[in-house]
Amino acid sequence: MNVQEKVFTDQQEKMARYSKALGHPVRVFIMDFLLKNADKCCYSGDMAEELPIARSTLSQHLSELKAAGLIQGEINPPYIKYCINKAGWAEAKELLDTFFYRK
Amino acid sequence: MNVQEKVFTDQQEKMARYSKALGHPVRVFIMDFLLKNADKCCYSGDMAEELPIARSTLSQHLSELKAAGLIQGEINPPYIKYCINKAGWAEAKELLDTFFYRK
DNA sequence: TCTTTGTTTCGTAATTAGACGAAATACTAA
DNA sequence: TTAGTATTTCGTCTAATTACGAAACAAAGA
Repeated sequence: MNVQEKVFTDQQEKMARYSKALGHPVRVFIMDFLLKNADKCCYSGDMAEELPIARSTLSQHLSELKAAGLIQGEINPPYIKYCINKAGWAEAKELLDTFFYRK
Repeated sequence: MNVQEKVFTDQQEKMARYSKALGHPVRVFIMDFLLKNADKCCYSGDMAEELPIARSTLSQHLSELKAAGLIQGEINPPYIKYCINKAGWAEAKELLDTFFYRK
C-alpha cells in the first residue's frame, strides 16, 4: 500500500467528524439534553418522550454520537444511562475554539 | 395546514445547519483557506490546486457553504472571488460558543 | 467574430444517511 | 419458568450527499 500524500490536517479531519456528528437537530437536541442534565441519569426513553421520532431512530442517532466520541452509554439493564464523553467533548470544544478564534 | 408543534429550538436548528455545512473535510479546508487569506482574493482555482478533487466537486462544496451563509462569492469574470460571509460566520461563532460554553 | 479562460451547471452513478416497524436482547420480577 | 420492560439491532425503503466528466457561461483578447 502506498504512502498517500496527506491532503487534510488531523485538525481538519477531526473538525469535520465532530461537526458532522452535530449536523442533525436530533443530535444537537441530545447533546443539549445531556449537558442540561449532566448531574442526573439520562435514559433513551426520557429523550424519546420529547422527540417525534421512532425509538429505533433515536437509538441510531445515539450510536452515531457514541461513535463520534461525544457521548457514552453505561449499561444498567434494561436501562442504558447516557452521558457526555468528557474527553471527546473537551477535544471538540478545543478544536472548535481554535477554528473560530484563530490567531 | 396545521400549526405544527415546534420540537427543536431555532438555536438547535441553526446549530445543526452550520455544523452540517462544516461536516466535510473539504469544506473545513475551504474555511481554513479563506480565513487564512482573508486579506487576499481567493479564487476557486487557488483552492483547486491543493485539493485532489474535480473542480466541479469543489464548486459544489463552495455552493453548499454559500447556501449555509458561511461564505460569499463576488463575481469578477472569469474569476469569482470568494470570502467569508462575516454575518454568518459571526452567528455560527456565537452559536457554537453558547453551545460549548453554556452556563 | 472566434478563442481562450475560470468557473459553474447538468446529467448521472455510487455511497451514505435517516426513517420506520418487527424482531432480538438482556435483565427483573412474578 | 414465564412475562414484562427498555432498548437495540435488523431489514428495508427513500432521500440526500459526494463524486465525476461533459457541456454551458460570460467576459477578455486575438
